[in-house]
Amino acid sequence: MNIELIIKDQVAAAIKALYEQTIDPSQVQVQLTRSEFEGDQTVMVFPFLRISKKSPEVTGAEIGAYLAANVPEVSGYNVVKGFLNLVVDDNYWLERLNEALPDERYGFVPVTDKSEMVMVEYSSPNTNKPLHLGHIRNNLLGFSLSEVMKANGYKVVKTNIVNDRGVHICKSMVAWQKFGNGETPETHGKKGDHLVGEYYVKFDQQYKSEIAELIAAGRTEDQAKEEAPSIVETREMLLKWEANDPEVRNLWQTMNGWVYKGFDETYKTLGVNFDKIYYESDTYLTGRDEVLRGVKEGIFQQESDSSVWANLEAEGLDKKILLRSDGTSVYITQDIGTAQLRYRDYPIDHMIYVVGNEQIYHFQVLSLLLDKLGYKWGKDLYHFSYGMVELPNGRMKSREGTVVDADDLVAGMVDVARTVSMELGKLEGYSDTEKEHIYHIVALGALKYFILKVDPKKTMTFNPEESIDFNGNTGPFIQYTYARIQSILRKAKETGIAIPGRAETDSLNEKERNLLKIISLFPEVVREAGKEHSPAVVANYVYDLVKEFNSFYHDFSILNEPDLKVRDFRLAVAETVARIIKNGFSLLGIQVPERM
RNA sequence: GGCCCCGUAGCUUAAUGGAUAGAGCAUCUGACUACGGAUCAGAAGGUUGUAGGUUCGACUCUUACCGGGGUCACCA
Repeated sequence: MNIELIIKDQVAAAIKALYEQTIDPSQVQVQLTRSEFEGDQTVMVFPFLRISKKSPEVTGAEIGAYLAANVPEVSGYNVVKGFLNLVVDDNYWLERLNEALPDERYGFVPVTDKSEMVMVEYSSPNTNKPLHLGHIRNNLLGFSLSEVMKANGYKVVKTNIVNDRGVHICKSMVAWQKFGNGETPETHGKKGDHLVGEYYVKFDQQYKSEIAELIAAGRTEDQAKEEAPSIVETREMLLKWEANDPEVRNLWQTMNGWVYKGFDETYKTLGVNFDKIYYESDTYLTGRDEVLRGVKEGIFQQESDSSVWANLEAEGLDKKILLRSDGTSVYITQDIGTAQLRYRDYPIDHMIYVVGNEQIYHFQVLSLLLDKLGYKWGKDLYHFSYGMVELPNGRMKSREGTVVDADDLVAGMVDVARTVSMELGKLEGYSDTEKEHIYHIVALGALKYFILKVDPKKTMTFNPEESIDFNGNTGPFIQYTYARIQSILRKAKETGIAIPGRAETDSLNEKERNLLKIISLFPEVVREAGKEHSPAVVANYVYDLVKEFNSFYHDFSILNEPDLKVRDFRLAVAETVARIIKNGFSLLGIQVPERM
């Protein structure tokens, strides 16, 4: 049993015995003792002063004496002001280590048939341009959150809704028709998503110059934006698309195909994946049907121009359009359709949308609309909203060319990993493919850790220079510690030293104690990450563990330790630390290298 | 303007209402024939945006203000 819970229960028992009052153990406040005081767990005595009617010091001493006498795990205590510091017996920490040692899945709750199912939607790209830094945060958070939920015993379905239809893709199509000369990814050796993105940019340039011309010819800006030939052409194409025009559909499929191939590559590089992909082109009609059903049932209102609206003023929000006057769908319509299809496909208990915080309002509305349409799960859909990624000089702007492309970024990080690694020359004797594999693991470790260690809610600054720093609180620093432990374990095996199945020791030095304390926290950290929906909790914990281990490693020898019992104990600790690094990093979607 | 989010060391950031606000980078000082130095030990750096309130105790809760961002489309 967890020491915190033991203490809470026993403090409640102490208060019952000493002051004849019953309190709920959950009201007892326990925290880790600060390192400058003696002890492991600290109980706040202030809340009990009303019960004891004595000073903080006396109350703390009385409770402390009771615990020391009655609780085997508590071997001593001291009181500083209103803080009761408890010394936890070494055997307790040793037992926690021995639970972790043989358990490959230490810290994880197993998934069973009875587990609840959670669907996580993330990524959700548009098919008119390649993925950039902002998408990277989305993908990494979505994947990591999925792993965290799995580790908390949920069945997880990772899903992606691809926004594959609409004006944006038509713009790229128009530009390609006009300027493309039949260019394909194959003919020019380009990644499909990048190629389509180039035509999206070309469209924008063309459109802008047309607007400028029209304004020069005497039109107002609004008129020019409406009448520019490119945009007229785009609208026509969208209509043809909706009317299933074979030629347009064909081009659409071809160009989207290019993009998907490019995306698949990027996803593979990032190490993210999906169990089920939905396409907006398949779901928007379902959404429209649902909205029309809502009209029939009087939930939504149709105006005289035949546009459909939801009135959410009673809920404190505004009116929201659901279908345009020409009967076509808007953004939120397809989300309704997608939700319906998903719940038809899977027995979902919880739905999590990983979408940027600029869409908080959108998901409030979606939740209400689904609820009004009679879906019992509408109310408790969870919008995992995360902050934007900014660059040191501000927000990314495609117009100013300050967008950081996902593929370029990863390639750049791999280059740095390669350079650093070659300078250190630790990978001699490895084949080039093996080396490249390790560079890739390290580069992605750096990128992922840099992004995931930050609280998802916060707007984060991405400094490309700092992100490729491999020292300090970084992914590679942690990976390095893992590789070093593996090196020790390898050496142990080579010299015929067996890794013990059970850790034994007569006494713990301070750093060993600290390590065991941190090790015992891991399962709790995983729970908290699940509850808070925050991979950052795991990242910061693993860093703490690694820091403590490195300090220990520097001060004490393991294989060279003359006392064999102590040596074996430390091997067990090292093995467990490596396991936690590996398990913790797996929750972040980060791999650990055996050497680097 | 209404509503929402964020302001912590020069920079990037951490802290279930608890003790002297914890790290990393950068800066400075030490430790290398090293169980892997991509390391470790240490120094310096803070009025937690400002002013009140609640509390034994506030970075945390609350009010007002200041600064930054988002959102209120027949865009997605």
